[in-house]
Amino acid sequence: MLDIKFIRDNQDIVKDAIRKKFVKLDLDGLISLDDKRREVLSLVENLRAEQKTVSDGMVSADASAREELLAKLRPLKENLQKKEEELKKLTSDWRDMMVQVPNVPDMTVPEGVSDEDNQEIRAWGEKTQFDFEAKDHVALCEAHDLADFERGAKVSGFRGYFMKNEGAQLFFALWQYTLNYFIKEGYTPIIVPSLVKKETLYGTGYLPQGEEDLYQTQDGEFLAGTAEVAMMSYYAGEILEKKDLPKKFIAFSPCFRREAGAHGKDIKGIIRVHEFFKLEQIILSEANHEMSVALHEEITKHVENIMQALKLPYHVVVNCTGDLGLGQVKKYDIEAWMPSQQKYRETHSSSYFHDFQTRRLNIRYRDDDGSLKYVHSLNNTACATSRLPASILENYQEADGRIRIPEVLRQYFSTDYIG
RNA sequence: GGAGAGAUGGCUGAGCGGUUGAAGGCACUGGUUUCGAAAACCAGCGUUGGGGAAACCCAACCGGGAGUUCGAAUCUCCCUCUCUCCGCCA
Repeated sequence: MLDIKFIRDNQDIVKDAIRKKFVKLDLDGLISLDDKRREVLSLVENLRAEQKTVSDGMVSADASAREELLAKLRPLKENLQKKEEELKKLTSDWRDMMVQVPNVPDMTVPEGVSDEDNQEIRAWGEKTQFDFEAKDHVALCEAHDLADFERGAKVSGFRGYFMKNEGAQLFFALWQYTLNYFIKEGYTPIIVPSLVKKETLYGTGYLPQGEEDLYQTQDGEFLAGTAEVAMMSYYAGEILEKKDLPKKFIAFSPCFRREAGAHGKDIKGIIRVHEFFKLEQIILSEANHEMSVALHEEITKHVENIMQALKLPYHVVVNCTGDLGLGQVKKYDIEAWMPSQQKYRETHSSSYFHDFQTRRLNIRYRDDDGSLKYVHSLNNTACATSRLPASILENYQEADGRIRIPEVLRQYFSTDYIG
C-alpha cells in the first residue's frame, strides 16, 4: 500500500504506474473519495469534541443543570451517529481502493506488456548442447525411476508427483547445499508455516488480487504459495531496532499454487506443480532506496553464485512493468537453460518493494532522529525444488543415458552418477 | 474436545464508569556530578489522523469488533490469541 499523502502529492506518477502495470483503477475517483472522507472525518471530530466538552460539565452539574445538558446532548448525539455511519462507509470504500493502488516501478524498469517484453541483462555459461538425442526431464525421471507421475496423479490429482530414489536425494541435496551457502552469508535459517491467515496475504499483496491462485481451507485459512507470506508477517505490527537491520532470512516452506490461469501449460513433469518446496531469501532493511537497490543486487548475486557453482547456464532478465506484481518496484528473473525446450525457464524471482508490504503489515523501526519509519522489504528465491532439479537433470544428462551429479552436490550422494 | 484465568505504552505493571493518554518501575534522551564511566539526582519521553508558517490546537487509540451510557481502559455480547488443569495425539 502506498501512503495516501504520497498519492495525493504525486498523482501523475501514480497514474503512470497504474497505466504501466495495467491496473484497472480510477485514481481521480480515489482522490475525490479521499476528499469526501477527510471532510466527513473533520465533521465527526468536531462533533465529538463538542460532545466531550458538554459531557464534562455533567460531573459538577446539579440535577436541573443535568437535565439541561442532556437536552442539549441528545440531538448532538443523533447527528454524530449519522455522520459516523457515513464515515464508516467512506473509510471502507476508501480502503478497498487503496489496496489496489500499485507501487511505482523504478525508472530503470523497461515498459512492456508481458514477460515477452522482459530484457536480458546478462547471461552466464554456454547453452548446453548435446551430440546425441537428449531427453527432457520427464523422460529422464521415468528412465531412472526418479519420480512417479502416474501414481502422483492417482494419489494427488493433476500435476501430482512423487520424488523417488536419487530424485528425492537431489531435492535434499539442493536444500542442504543452499542452506549452508546462506548460513555462511549470515542469513538466519527458518522454517515457516504455509497455512496462513488471510491478513498475511493482504499484507504481502497476494490478496485481494490473487485469490484464484490460492487454496483455501474450510476454516478460512489459505495455503501460501511462498515462504515470503509467513516470513513477512513474522514481524507484523512490531517495531524493530535499527541496529538489527537488515534482517536476512533463508526461509523454507512447502508452496501451494492452484495454477488457475495456467491450464494446458507445462502439463508434464515438475516444472509447474501445485505443491513444491522452496528456500526463499527475505530481507527487511532500513527505509533507504540506495540500500534497497544494493540489497536487491546482493540477493540476485547469491543466486547467480549458486547457479555458477552448479554450473547451470542461466540468464538474468529485468522484468518489464507489465510483468511486475502490484507491490514490486523492480524485479529480476533468473532463468535456467532447459535443453529440451531450447529456452530459458524461470527458476528464481528477485524483487524489492520499498515500504509497500511493510505499510500494510505495519512493520516499523525507530530511526536515528526518533521518528518511526516503515522498513523496506525484498525477497528472492534461493532454491525452488522442483524447477531447479528439473534443470539439473536435463543439463547433466550424458550420451549413455546416465545423469552426472554436479560436483558441489556429490557430498550428499554415495555415487557420482544417476543410473 | 472439557473446565478455568488472562490480553493495558519499547518492556514491566497499576487502574475496573467521569480532566486517565493512562500511576510506579525499567529502557531511552538531555542535564548536574566525574579525568572518564558507573551510580545518584533533576528534567524530558507514546502512536496515528486532521488543522496551522510556527508555537500549538482538535480527534482516535488500553487484543479485534459490536453494544449500553451524557460519558467506557473500566459494564454487556461476539471473535481472536495466550496461559493453567483434564482428555486425545505425531
